[in-house]
Amino acid sequence: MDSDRRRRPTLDTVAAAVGVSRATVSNAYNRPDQLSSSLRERILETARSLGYAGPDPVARSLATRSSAAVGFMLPQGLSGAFSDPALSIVLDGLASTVDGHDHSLVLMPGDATGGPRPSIVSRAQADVMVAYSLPDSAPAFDAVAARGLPLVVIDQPVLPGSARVEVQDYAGATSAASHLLALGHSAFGILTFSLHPDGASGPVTFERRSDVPFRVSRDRLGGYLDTLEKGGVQPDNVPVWEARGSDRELGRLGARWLLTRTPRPSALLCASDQLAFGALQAARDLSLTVPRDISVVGFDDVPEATYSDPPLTTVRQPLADKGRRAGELALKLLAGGRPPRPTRLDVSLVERASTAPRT
Amino acid sequence: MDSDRRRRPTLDTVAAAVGVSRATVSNAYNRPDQLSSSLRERILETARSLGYAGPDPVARSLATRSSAAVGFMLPQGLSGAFSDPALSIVLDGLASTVDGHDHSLVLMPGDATGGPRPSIVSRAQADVMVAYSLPDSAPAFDAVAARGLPLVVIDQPVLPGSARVEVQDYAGATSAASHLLALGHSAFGILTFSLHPDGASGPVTFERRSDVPFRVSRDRLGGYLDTLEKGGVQPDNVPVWEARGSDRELGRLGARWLLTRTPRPSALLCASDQLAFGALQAARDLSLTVPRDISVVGFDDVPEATYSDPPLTTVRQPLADKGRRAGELALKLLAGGRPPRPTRLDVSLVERASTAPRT
DNA sequence: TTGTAAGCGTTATCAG
DNA sequence: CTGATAACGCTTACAA
Repeated sequence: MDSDRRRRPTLDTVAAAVGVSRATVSNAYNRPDQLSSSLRERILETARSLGYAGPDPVARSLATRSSAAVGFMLPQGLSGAFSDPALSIVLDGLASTVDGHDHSLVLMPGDATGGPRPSIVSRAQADVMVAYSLPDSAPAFDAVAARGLPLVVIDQPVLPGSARVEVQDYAGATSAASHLLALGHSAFGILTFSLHPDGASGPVTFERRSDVPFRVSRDRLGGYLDTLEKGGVQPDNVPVWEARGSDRELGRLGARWLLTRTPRPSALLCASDQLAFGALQAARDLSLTVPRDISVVGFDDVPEATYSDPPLTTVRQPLADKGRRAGELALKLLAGGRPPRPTRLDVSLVERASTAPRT
Repeated sequence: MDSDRRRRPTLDTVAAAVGVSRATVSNAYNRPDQLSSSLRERILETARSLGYAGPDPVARSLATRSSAAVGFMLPQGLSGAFSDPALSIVLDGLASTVDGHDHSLVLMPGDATGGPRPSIVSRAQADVMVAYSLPDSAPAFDAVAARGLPLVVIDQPVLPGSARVEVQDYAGATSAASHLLALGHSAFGILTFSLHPDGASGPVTFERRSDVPFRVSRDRLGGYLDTLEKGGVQPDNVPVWEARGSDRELGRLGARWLLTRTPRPSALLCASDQLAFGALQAARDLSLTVPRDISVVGFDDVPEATYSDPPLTTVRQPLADKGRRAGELALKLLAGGRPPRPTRLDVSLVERASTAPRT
């Protein structure tokens, strides 16, 4: 059962074998310039033959008070989260940034509370945390604060002392809605992802529209609704469907509902491209032609938006930059920097072929 | 710059404040039964007021020689990896399993070598590693071995001392190809993902078909080709396209090429559902109707296969189980267990509407 | 260029 | 139920 429990070699083992002190062996790994290269070679060689794989990461972390890892907190489980390519792109930007600095990434999936459990956060070996689109009052935030860890927040509002990177969601939503209004549309439907972290899907009741803890959902939905209202469309008359995630199939489901209302919307505003792709699908299912019969606009501008059928009119946000920027901020906080003023990334409407004047 | 550098409280700080020994405070957190609940309450209360967030994870790890984390090694960067929902599902199964045991997940993205850099692996704070579909001789494996960490391998062949979970890829591919043969097809095209970790995309030359280091690609491609040959189809006459990832758009690209060969294939064998969805798209682009003009079969059976247009005939593999099983194995190795005999998960052909008899 | 010694914050063993 | 004391494996002044 512990046949391989024969003690693994340590710095001391190697030091003893070579006949030098432990500090010297440590230097061989961490400060090559502190010893003759011949000695260093000899040390490394001996280490290899002893089966010593280099300084133990945990012990090193304890001594340096740094674990060289950034924690990434998600609002939900992995499979839900990754059904949206937007997250993958952000995470990739983040990963490549921290990876380039020899830091690793600790993933903390969320549960029904809309974020990782506090116990997970308290025990995570990371020296900076990145929160991705967590709901406003996720318990995970308290755990981070209790540990005094630096925090960078993506897509969430002010949290004292944290660094932030955010996107002009409200403005983006506004431009999308204005675009449709300018095309002459007056019957709308809105497809949004989670408003509350309870995993509900369905038509959105009026109460559910208030106190939305997900800032992104709040801003996009608010931007759509406010703009429509300014354009003379009664928000109460706009059907809204909430999907439990940003997922194509969920979008298809919701869009089917929206497109079977009476009167039928001539334009659909979607909170993400994935949802919009689902809407495209739903339209096909109902033998409606986009954009002739109905216009669809998305949000994000993921790569597929260029290739979809038809190519999607959408609000572009710089996803990879978002991740990279979050990575840089994390690294900066790690280096002892103060949180700089929030990075606000721009969005812009990209007009493709899924929208057309109302006929 | 270090205004918050005022030393964080430690076990000793709390112990002193309460007037007990450090061990007692430790017990308050780790062995509630070892002290009176009133004392425990008092300790926890004081800790809270002192801003002590509980035992430091790193120090705890050093003392217990366990970091309560499992490392997950990927063959490529995150964005590439996550464009395939199959990975998300596997990872979710893994995450929920280890999460349930209060372990966290350390992600190690790969680079051009087809796996994470050895330096990353050497320093990762994890006490068991899971390799996901790495190429046969990834340098990452050496790093794992050097550290003497237990290893569980998903979708890769024998590595001495490691636990394995794998899927009957060859058999699955065989059944897919047989199905098409039985339908009377004789002109085929094959769409595969990476054969070699060099990120190349394009028609597959003959040399490239040998010494394929990715077992999954090797088995699926081999299963297709061998079966076709047994069915009387000359493998040399079967065009094969290699996509650099399992991604819908890359599949569309490859399928476009395959579908414009002369003679045009009447059936496409795809190494994954994502690739197959791309093929469906490509067929539409070329005004071909599936399955009337061409039959398409995928591999994986991701949820979307049920809903695609048309629903996809594909080889089902139990993705979530794969992840869960890997998680259980990791936990078992962690507990000191010996690697059990490999878990082999079954596959089965699911016939939907993307295949039809040759007309 | 190399060695000494003092931490880093815990857990664990074993008396009391 | 509580408390010394010894690990855990390493980094890092500082001294030689």
